[in-house]
Amino acid sequence: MELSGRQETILLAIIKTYLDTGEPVGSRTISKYTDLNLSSATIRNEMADLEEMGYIMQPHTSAGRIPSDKGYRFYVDHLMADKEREVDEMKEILIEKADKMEQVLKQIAKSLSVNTNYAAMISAPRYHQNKLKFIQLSRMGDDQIVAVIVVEGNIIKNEIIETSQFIDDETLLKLNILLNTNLNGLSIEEISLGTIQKMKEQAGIHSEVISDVIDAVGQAIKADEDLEIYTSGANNIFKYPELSDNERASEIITAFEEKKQLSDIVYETLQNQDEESTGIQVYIGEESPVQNMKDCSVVTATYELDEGMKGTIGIIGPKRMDYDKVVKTLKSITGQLDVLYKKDRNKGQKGNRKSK
Amino acid sequence: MELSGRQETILLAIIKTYLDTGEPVGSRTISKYTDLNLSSATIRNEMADLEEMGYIMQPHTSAGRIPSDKGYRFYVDHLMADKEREVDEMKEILIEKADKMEQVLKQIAKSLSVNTNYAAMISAPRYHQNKLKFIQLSRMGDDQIVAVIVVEGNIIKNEIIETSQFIDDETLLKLNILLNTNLNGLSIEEISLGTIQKMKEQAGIHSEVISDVIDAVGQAIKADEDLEIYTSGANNIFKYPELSDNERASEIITAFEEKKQLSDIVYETLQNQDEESTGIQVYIGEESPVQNMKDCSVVTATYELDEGMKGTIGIIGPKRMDYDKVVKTLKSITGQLDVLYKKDRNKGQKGNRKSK
DNA sequence: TGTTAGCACTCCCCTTCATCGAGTGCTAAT
DNA sequence: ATTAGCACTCGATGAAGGGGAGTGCTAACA
Repeated sequence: MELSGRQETILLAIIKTYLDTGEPVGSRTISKYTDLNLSSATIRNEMADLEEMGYIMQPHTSAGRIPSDKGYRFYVDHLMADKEREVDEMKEILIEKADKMEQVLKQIAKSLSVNTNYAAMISAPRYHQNKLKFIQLSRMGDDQIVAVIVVEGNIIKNEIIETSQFIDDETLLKLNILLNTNLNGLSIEEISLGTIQKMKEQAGIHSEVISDVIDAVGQAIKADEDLEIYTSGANNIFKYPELSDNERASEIITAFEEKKQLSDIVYETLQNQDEESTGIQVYIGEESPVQNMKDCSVVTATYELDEGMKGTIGIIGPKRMDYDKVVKTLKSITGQLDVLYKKDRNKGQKGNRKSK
Repeated sequence: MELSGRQETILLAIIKTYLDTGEPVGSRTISKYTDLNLSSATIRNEMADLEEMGYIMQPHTSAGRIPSDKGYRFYVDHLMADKEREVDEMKEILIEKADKMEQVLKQIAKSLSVNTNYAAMISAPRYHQNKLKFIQLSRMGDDQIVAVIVVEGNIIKNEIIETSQFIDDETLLKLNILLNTNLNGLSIEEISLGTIQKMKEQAGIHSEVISDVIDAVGQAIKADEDLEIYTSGANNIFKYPELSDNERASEIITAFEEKKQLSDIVYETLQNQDEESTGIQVYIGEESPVQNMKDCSVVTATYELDEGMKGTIGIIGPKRMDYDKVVKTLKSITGQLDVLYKKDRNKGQKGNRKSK
């Protein structure tokens, strides 16, 4: 069942008004608001139809209408087709040199939440598909070895390995060469148990110790970095009465504190992303990947730093979120991120990242 | 003005009851509750006195009494003198081997919040007063050097240094020796600009590059690790009506999200700690180090891993917090941490920490 | 002199009730 | 197809009133 042009206009008018006020919208309001000069009665008739079709609903009889999830969905899809305009308010914030990735991400989250008045999250880029760039074992004391592993994108992992017996310098040097020749240039996924096994054989079955060390290195490489997620503006939810009753607020805050649920969003987003072209996804109410946010809308954008590192930005707010603004803001920010990152890369990255 | 024994008993009874119920306590309740068999009228008289002295107050005429900050303070001070009993419920959780410090801390925060039903925070130990254990520069490509710095307690910092020109292996080796002989065993505070300058001179004024590298290392060492703070159970505040109205909740949540304020608490705590013997501090209402928590109480404990690394644990809840339980829980946990850490150390630390 | 019973009083909270107004659905006229 | 009009619904608002918990004070009692 298609919407007529007029129904569309009315629906849009209802949603926009509701986004502003957060209160049910009546027919009279619309009849005054819209360009098509119609009486409230006519609007009422159309509204009845729209309700029947599931785009809007009444909180109770004889109240105005509010958009249903389906209504928002229509609005968003409709909006997405729109040409995008520029939003460059936050350029300065990003360009302000922040030489540590962590700082940049925190700043982005912060500026997003401040700008939009919604809660914001951003995940640090995942680098699993990245290549090993450098491995080094160094002895630190008699029975400890420090392993340093650098991945493309200059992300560093560390591991302190306890050795059951002393390993002399020469052996260590050999090990270093062995590790680098075998592993350099491989992506983390490409390194299998077989690779590890092969190295052990090449090392000769000198001793338990060597084998242990190689295993430890392998583990350190594989060690699943848990997704770093930065958030900001969770308190913004208190600006929206429909989210700030005790129960709901508690749920949302919990989600923000135990990053677990947020990372679910990230995974979900990255998964869906391949099928989408735009890079922006909107989850409305029940569509949300996580249960705790079923009364919210979540808008996500994927950003990609050009070494194949992908991360996700998310905005969480009430269903009556200003989708238009949020989408534009996200588009702008991912753009900025691209620029920033490229500049950074050419200039050489002074900063470094969290290692594991 | 001293409290009579009976007044004390009554005050304690009022506070305890209020902790339970969260509602103003009337004279009749107390007259039934307490051992000293007194009529409500007598209690009323005493209550009037207690109110005059500022230990309790009435939300409004003809309501029961609630403790004032001063009242809580009395309760807490009184309590502190108490002998401590054991609380060992959370032993298991801690003993569950979690070999990464970060994991342990998160777990502690979690178990604290679950156990107490308040919000919990824990700061990772600061290691400023710790000694450098190991420094290593390695070349990674033509114009990049990786600096690895290990501090006692096996905390690792990394820095990638961009060099304006190639540094050959021999020079690098010399630099490594130079750095280690000069800096090893020094604590971070002890390393001054003078130390750096001295090294530069020893290196000979070979070139800009060397000097740059030394500077970069110096910076990396000094780089102020911002206090890592883990939190859990912020949502618990919603269990207490007096904290969960919009404004208050928003303030508290903000404090929890922007760790800034929490780290203020940590600093304040560590500062005050020297003067205290018990290691446990209680901030009631307005006493709180941070403004956002003026309606809460904050109980902190300092834990010390035996290399001089200190961290802070904090419980944040309503003023009618179960101080008794919280204090005991904190005492127990710091004890556990001690045990855990010592065991960990002897066994060798498998895990490693965030590097910078 | 300390304790207690009794009583009038205060003030919050809850329920009830009536009113108001925004908004609806329906019908009949245009 | 549109609109004016009207009866109706239902939440929100506020006033009124009863109930109850608790107080302060006074007078009696041990």
